[in-house]
Amino acid sequence: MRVSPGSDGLRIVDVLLPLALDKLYSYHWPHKTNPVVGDIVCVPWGKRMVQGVVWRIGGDTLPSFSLKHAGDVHPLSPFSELLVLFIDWLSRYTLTPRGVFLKMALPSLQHPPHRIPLYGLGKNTFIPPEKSTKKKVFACEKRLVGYLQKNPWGPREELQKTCKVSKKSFEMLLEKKVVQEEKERWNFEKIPQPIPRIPHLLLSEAQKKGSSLLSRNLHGFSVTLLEGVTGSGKTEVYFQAIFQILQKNSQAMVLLPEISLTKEWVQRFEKVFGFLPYLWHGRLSHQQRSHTWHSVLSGHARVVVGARSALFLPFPSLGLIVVDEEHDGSYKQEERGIYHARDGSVMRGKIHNIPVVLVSATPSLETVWNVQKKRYHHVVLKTRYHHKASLAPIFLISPPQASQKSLGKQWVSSFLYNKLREALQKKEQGLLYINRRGYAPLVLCKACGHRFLCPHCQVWLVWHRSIQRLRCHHCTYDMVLPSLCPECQAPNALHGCGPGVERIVEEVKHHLPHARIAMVSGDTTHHHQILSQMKERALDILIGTQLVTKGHHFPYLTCVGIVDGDESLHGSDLRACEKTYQLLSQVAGRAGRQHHPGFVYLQTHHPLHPVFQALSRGKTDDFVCSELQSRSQHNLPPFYRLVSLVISSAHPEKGQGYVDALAKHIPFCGHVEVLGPSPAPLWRFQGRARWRFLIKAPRDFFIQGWLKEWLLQFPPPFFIDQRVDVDPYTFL
DNA sequence: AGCACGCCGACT
DNA sequence: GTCGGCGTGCTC
Repeated sequence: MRVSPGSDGLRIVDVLLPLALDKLYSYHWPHKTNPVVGDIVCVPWGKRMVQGVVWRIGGDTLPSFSLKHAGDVHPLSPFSELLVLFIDWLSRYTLTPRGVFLKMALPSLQHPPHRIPLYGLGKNTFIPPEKSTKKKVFACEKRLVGYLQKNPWGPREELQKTCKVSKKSFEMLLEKKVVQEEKERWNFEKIPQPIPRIPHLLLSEAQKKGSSLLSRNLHGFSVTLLEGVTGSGKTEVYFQAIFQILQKNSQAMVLLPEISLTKEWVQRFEKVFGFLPYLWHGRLSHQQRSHTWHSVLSGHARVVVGARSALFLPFPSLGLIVVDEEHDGSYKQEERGIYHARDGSVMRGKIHNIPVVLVSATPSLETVWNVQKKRYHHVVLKTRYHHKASLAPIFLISPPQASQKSLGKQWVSSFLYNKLREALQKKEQGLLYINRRGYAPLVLCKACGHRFLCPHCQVWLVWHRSIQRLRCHHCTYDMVLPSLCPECQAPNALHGCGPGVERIVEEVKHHLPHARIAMVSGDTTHHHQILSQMKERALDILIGTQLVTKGHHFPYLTCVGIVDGDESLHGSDLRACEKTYQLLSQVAGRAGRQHHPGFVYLQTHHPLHPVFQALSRGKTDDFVCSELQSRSQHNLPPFYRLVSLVISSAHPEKGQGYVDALAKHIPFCGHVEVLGPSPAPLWRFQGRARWRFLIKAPRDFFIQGWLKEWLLQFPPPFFIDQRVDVDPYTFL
């Protein structure tokens, strides 16, 4: 497949570098073997050597300047041309330089060879060959192998020079020790097939039916939504699909939204397949990361389970992508390289011509809409795996009355306390959910009305009572709670408004003094221990934030209370209703997963709101219908495409000037509607002033082209940060 | 991302 | 008169 040299014998390659650049750089190809798209090469760049990837074979026209020579090539497999196509597509779609995504696909480059022990081996480690004895050569060999294991495709010519080994003996060493070993290690064909042990089953009738439906869509590209209530055993159903893909000698990739979920998932996987999947997420050590990455590239890794960044792994023979908890917001990466891993998965599947399975109990509206439009297949599991366990009914209850609140400062209603007591009497457990960290989300002075705001972000500071500090939840700002009001010096006038988890814990301790209570939130540690205590019934009541909602199975939990169902409905988020629905369904799904029926009590001021009506009646379809209708009326996603353009600057006046210039030159286009510029909802963030444009266009209009044309006229000066977010999920 | 070039403030 | 701060432009 290697391209033969041009008629003049000149070979030129265009290389993409893993830096925040979109540009390709051209080099002469001095090697005997011909270059291939995807070859990983070291190239001289400025004063340094950098690793990059051959992005295309150039050479049609010679540039006016003289080209440098490409350096060493990764001795083994180049990565697949399909990944090149995928990165090209994703960067066009997200308006992000290609190098940003290449960096995610080449994680071992976090320690580029010019930094790693190229010299760190010690300049005198290698003995000049003329003086060497056999023993010394052996030591030399050992060092070399050690180096190459750490850094398998480092710049070898330089290594050889630095080590003062003659070229011949260097090559001998390489050939003898390393290449052989590596070839064996990396040879895809020779790797023994793991033998999956699927206990057929253990599968319920519904699961069997689901997996046979799913298996029909496993040839070529397709997208299937696998939908099923919590506890219906969706995981085992897509395990069957993975099994089929493994039989075809292909690789499978499973995305999970959070690392905390992987442990349980891996255990389940091993139980079924009898071997461990490879892991991929941001918190791997450099070594683990490098190991998984190489195993993927060599084909050794048959199944990889990972967070969103696994999307960029260099699979040579990818056969299936599964996106579990498809609706989860954490699939959207919000920093340096903004992309949505679910949408990216669908496109990667399309490019590889392989099936994609989206899995969820509460699928996103985008996905549901695609099912309705017959673009995606749909497989539904309607019943829970343990047939005795039915979904817990949700009751809407009113929060404590205002008078009750001012007297006793109560946030959980007496009705809910009674239900909790009943559960505890039956030796069952309770869960209270409130998605707010800290003790109180706002502190104000009763004397003068002073509110504590973050000086960098201008948002309320949250009172963390256990440590007596005020903290900003958007940045790291943190201060001691003063005893006097800083504005009017009034003593004892500072007052915490509204509840957070800490406050609920305090209240529950007061009302149910004999209950064993624990709290889990973003500020607490050893969650794992607390959650297993809960599973083993060493606790009576668990109080927590979002952290407790995902993936955990508490067999004796029967009473779930949602302290403030309304909280996530507020705000400027167009998906607020959808998110509330998904979040609360997930919380509700914690109850009654085994033999004891569960009940969910939801405190709300708006019992007639469509979200709560749908939740309490179990009518997901009604909610989806009304929400889709309202999105369509307002020209919102999934019917329209949004782009958010946020400009920020540490110099408000200079920033304003830039924003005004942008606003004056919005190119006219009948399809595009531009809202703004207006101060962004978080108008001061980490000490920077922020403005936002919101751009709306029909989905079939290539908004990226239009945007590029506009923004290229205004390259941001250094004091301006420009952030383009195609399909935004957060509206800060 | 780095690295050097270049243009203004506090010093031997 | 220089040393050095970092703004800014380039890397095949």
